[in-house]
Amino acid sequence: MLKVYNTLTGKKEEFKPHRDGQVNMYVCGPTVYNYIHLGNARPLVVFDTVRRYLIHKGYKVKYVQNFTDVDDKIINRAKEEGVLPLELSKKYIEEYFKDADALNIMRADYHPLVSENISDIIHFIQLLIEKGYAYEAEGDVYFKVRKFEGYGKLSGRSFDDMLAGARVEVNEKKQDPLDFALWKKAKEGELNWNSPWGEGRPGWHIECSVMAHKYLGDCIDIHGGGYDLVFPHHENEIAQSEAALGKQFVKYWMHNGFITVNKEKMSKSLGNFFLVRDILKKFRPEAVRFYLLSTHYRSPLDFDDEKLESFQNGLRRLENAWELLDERLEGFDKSDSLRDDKTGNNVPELLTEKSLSFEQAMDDDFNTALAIAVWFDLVKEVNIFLKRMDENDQKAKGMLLGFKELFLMFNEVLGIFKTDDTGKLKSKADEDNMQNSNLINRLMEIIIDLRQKAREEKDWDTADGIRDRLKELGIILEDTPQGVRWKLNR
RNA sequence: GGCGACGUAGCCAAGUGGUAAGGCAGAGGACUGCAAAUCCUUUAUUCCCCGGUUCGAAUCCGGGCGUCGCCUCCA
Repeated sequence: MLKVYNTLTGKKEEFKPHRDGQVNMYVCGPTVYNYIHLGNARPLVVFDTVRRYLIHKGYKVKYVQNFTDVDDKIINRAKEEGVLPLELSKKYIEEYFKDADALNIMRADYHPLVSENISDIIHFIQLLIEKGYAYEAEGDVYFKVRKFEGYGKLSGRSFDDMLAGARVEVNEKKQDPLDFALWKKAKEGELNWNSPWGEGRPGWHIECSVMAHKYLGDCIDIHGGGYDLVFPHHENEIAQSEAALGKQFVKYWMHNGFITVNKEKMSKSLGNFFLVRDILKKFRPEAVRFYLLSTHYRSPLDFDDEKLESFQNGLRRLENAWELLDERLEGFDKSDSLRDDKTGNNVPELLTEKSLSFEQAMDDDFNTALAIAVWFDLVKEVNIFLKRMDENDQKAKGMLLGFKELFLMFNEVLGIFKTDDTGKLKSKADEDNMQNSNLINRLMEIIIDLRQKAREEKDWDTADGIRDRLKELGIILEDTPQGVRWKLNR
């Protein structure tokens, strides 16, 4: 049974979507005025993994992630660069996909833009005005917070609490300092659209309410985002949506914890952020994703190079086992049955057990840290099995296939490694250049042949020299009982 | 000031009443011509501190210390 921690109730709850077998998910996407940083990447990876697991559980998942392409920061940045705001956001949306693809994030079913949904937003605001939840004031439109009874239920605060913060914006036009903008009157020459209240643009919170309803209907099962969006963003979304439609907006609210640097929140205002693309210059994307999933999604995650490095090392252990499995399965006819082997292990039982443990971990509010531990347990079993198995035992090979299928299942959910159609790991070289890698393969055959001759003659200086020099080039040679293996040091 | 989270080995981290998972790093051994990979063994008598509840607590309660977050754009 899948349990999900719901910010709204502060508890883990049994997950039951509105409709059997179908899940509607909405995740707040980035404001596109810059490349994404690691803090932006965490919710992407976390909710992508949530989505993958729900699919694994057999749900049909409809997934929507917006881009905020109309916003003060975009307007200011565009002005600085001398481009149009929507040109700027278009560029960063393209760049966003490069980073997201590297991290193996599945595309959403819809990636709506604010700029393409203005008329729906205007209609929604009109509805709120008609219902008495919003009012126009000199070209702006505000939401009447005190009119909405449940205000504060997500973030757990009262009106007094909010005022006690005393950092509410001073604005003469508002009837109440807590009211927030649904529509902002455009400044001279600024990006704007026509509306019943004159030229202007939408406030930040309204876009998510409108687009969530537009693309997912009234039954939104999961709404996700960073913990810092709980208040005011998500609180305001609830107010707008429930005031307008008179029914529960979202069933499960999920929020990921922050990435920190030296234990402080990574944020643009503190200037302690690291762009995903800069991190990827030093580390493999698989390692970044692995690292982001190594801690439970609601806990803070502290970042520095040494930590990421240690995860990259750990990644190799998973990868080695995967490659060893592929190597031993080379040319194996998959039609052979999965039965007992000669090693005395009851492998099918082991596979069932690991598969169950993995699902139990993920069922418990997506405990990826535990799920990864199960994967490592499995790696150990694979290595032991590989060591003991008889090379000619076809049944044992069938067993390897069982291990491999579990690897593929774990990976499908966690999304760490990229694979080709046959389930083999996609190597960096393959991705970069297929033809070159073919040439390298043939050159390596020659080099290995020559080195083997030297080894036969016990010319260790030559043999080791070749190995050392290849290592300098980033190629690892291993002399194994099954022959010489080589791979790129990634 | 209000609200909330967290504190488990050198590092990362799971575990919310039954006697401390997993990974990285380190040590010893096996295998190897030497390595690499892998396997075996090993690394917290103890979970920030002090009290309490309990047959039993890292886990529950009270107090303290420390760190961080939200209350303002922020994933």
